[in-house]
Amino acid sequence: MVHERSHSSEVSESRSERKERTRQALLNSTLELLAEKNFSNLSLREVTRSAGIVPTAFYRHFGSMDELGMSLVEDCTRTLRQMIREARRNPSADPITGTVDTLVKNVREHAASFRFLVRERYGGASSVSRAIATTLELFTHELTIDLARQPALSSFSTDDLEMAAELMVAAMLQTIQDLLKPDPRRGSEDDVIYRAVRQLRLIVLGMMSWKSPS
Amino acid sequence: MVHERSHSSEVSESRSERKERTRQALLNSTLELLAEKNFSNLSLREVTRSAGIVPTAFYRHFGSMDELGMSLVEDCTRTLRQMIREARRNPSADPITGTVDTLVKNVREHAASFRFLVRERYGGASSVSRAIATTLELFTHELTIDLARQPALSSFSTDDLEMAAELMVAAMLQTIQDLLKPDPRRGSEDDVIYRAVRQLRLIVLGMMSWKSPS
DNA sequence: TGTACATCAGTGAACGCGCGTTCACTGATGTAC
DNA sequence: TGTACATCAGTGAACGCGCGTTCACTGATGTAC
Repeated sequence: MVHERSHSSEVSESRSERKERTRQALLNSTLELLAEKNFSNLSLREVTRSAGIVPTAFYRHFGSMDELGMSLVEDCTRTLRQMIREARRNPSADPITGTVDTLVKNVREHAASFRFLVRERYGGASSVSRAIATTLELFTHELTIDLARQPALSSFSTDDLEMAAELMVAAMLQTIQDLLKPDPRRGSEDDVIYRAVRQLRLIVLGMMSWKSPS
Repeated sequence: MVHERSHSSEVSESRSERKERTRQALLNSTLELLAEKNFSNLSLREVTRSAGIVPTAFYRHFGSMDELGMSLVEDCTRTLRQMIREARRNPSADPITGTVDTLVKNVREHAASFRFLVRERYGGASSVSRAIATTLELFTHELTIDLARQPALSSFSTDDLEMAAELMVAAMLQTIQDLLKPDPRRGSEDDVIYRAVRQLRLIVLGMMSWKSPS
């Protein structure tokens, strides 16, 4: 970090603005580095190198790599929660294609965040994976509530609705994985989207018959 | 490793038997250590320490930790393939509860192996996660074939059958996760099993209505 | 307004540590005669 | 059968390296008067 006075026409940042910018650089660098490797394999020195500061300056922003990890989880789960809210806010004519569209759009826009969530969901530190699990439970819970509102599903017990919501979330998580890793064996992006839509439709069809074939 | 002549009534092992025993000790130690952390965070020295040999002796068995990792993947995916064969071999009256029972039994018996597969499926090295993905594709493929044999599903395209098989595999993977990590929020083992059965039933119900409500 | 002092993000040298890997070795096991 | 030699799993010292963390520091920014 060069300490220079405002040059040309720029207005100089305040100290706290500079600090915040460095903090964001650390978080962004970490997220980029996570495309290549695990969070737990990432060293403090790699992160600071990539962010353009000296290793010791790291401690001006985070007490440890774990602390940075928790901030990252917070940011990424916020992204996920925003997506959930976005999906709920726009009830389209066809809720299934609407939901999948929102999913695809958000995964495209925040690929690194979703990659982080998916990667660290299991492999990572327990605090990180617990935080991710909690947000996914929130997702399932919201979805359960949405399902409960459907008049056609009034015969469902809460437990059964939750079970179905979990299945939907599992399908969407698989879709996120497929969107993130362009694997020729898993087909093109269009294939992935089409598969996701059919899987959700299949689940909905199953729910229509659930306990109802009197 | 103490080099001692056969003592008491034991018959001394041959050199190759000793070597194989050490190799297995390395693999087993690694699998145990993986309950605590990632494979990529595991050091060669930790593994040899836990197996009771000196670090340099490691190279008598594997060229690198990566090579040991691939052996581990081979062993664990073999376990998974055996489970698949076991499930296919015993077609019970109710295929769903039969499959879930086989799954639960195998996860109980080979918990460390399944934990490894689940943990390294994404977080890990690309060679490891690719090998796991391939075995899971095999699983899906076998299941697709089983579904294709059902007369009731004759109207399904191969693509649709595969889509449904993937959904079933996703549900079973989620079940494996839940069985491995006893999370009070996810309910008791019985709850997990009951949920898995209902999810598979829901999918089957969906398939019954698929394209058929003429 | 200018001056004197406090704050604090970032610096750079230094540290001890566990790591992967090399190397020459040891001594029990295996083999040829 | 016994003897002489080869094999090779495991040893232990040593190496250079990147790591996290400490410390005293610098100098621009912020604040009080």
